[in-house]
Amino acid sequence: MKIKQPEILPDYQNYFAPNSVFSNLTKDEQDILNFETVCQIQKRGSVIYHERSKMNGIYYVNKGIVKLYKTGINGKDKIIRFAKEGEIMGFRSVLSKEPADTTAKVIEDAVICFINSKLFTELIRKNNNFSMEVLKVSLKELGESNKFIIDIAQKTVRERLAEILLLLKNKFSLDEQKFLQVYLTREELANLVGTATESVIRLLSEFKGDGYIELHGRKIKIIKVEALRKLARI
Amino acid sequence: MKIKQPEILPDYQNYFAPNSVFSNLTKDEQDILNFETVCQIQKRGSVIYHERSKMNGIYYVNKGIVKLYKTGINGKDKIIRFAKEGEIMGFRSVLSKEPADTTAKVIEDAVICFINSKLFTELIRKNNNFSMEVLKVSLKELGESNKFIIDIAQKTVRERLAEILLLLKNKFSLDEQKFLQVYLTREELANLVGTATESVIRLLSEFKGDGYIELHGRKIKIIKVEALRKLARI
DNA sequence: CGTACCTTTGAATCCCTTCAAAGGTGGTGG
DNA sequence: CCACCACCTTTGAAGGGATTCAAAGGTACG
Repeated sequence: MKIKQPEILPDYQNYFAPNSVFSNLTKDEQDILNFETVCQIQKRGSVIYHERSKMNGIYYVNKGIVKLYKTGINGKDKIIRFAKEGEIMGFRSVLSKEPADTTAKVIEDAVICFINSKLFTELIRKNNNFSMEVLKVSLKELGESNKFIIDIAQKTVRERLAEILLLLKNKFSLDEQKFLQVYLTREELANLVGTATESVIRLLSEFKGDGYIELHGRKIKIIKVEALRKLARI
Repeated sequence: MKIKQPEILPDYQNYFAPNSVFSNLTKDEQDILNFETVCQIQKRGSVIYHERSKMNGIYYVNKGIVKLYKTGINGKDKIIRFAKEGEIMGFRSVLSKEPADTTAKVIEDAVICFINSKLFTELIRKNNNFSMEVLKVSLKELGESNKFIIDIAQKTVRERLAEILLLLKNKFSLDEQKFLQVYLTREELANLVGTATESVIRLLSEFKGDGYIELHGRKIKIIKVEALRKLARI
């Protein structure tokens, strides 16, 4: 495991979480993986790869949060998903040998690890358990994307925002004070819901008025989960 | 290969198209597959499986066209994709051991083949080339779903309808008279675009007025591809 | 401590949906 | 073979949710 500049990371035996797709590689494979993997600290705002760029490998999020988004017509972004600790990014492009279809940008200071295409595809080809794991990840994403399609096609912005708040709660949890453990700008929230920033602002303020949430800058406190669930029509 | 009632099919050596995911199974595996597979003729309107139902296997489209859709809030459907000759359906649910997340309904008289879960997962586990093929199919679908998410989030209904017409052209081709080789009701088109039936009708009529298409009942003639492409902002 | 970026609010506009009602089409059974 | 019924298509009109533009206030960070 090599650590690239600008910052040196402690020398771990294994950078990969026990619940990651890499967990059921053989001992030998894990050794090779750890040896070949290069990790790097990247701060908020740092871009890991750009939409339409050629991918030479996949990325593993050892720590932090990354947003994966597509840029649309007038430069407006749509966040497709988040990758947090333990998740991989870019495997779709690598395996289908296509350019990246999203941009990956750090939104919470992260440690990002790079695994080159050759090694990744070799592991997939040689280890059936591993390729099954990757298949499962892609099927999970597919299920989530399809779910979102019908939401955005049929629900109002209000319903979608309520649902997104609950999804964020599930993915990133609340702290003991019920604050959402991910801090997004209003614009990022809008890019997640698929609406205009102003709409998000108005609706958040409405939710707050109804006592469903509290707002402290970018920190959102989720107060009435059931009410939000009802509003989201889940 | 057993053929179930109500209709008997000719006794083929192999029901699976050369370009299907099954094409690079070993000879032995193909024999087992053909022996275990049960095919059945199903007419337009016939439902192959319902959303939320438990799946005991996957389905292969030997012939015909199937729509895969999710039903939303007020009973309104959203077509997620079509499956035509050579494509498989239901593998997401089988592999992730979850209920079906779409309903599969025949829209052009079809021959549908059933492959039980045990056999399918066994093939995946044993044959790495095969699991790689299935992985690729799921990655392709994932790419398409993500593409559609940004479209529906950012494009107008007019733009999306133009784009859908071009997608249908790519998937189902035009005949020598430039007629789209798939016949959808206005409602199905709306469920594909993600809009109201009336909106599709009004826009189709507008496209016709602009000389981009011709309408003969459900048959749509695509005249000005470039104009549609421009309209769709592709 | 200034500047760049983010957040908020107001107002106008519009694209799209919804409801309603009439006309058309196709397929099935007598 | 034709009639009937269910379903599909079309058009009009009204209403509303959401976007866009504009402008002011707030916040964070070098």
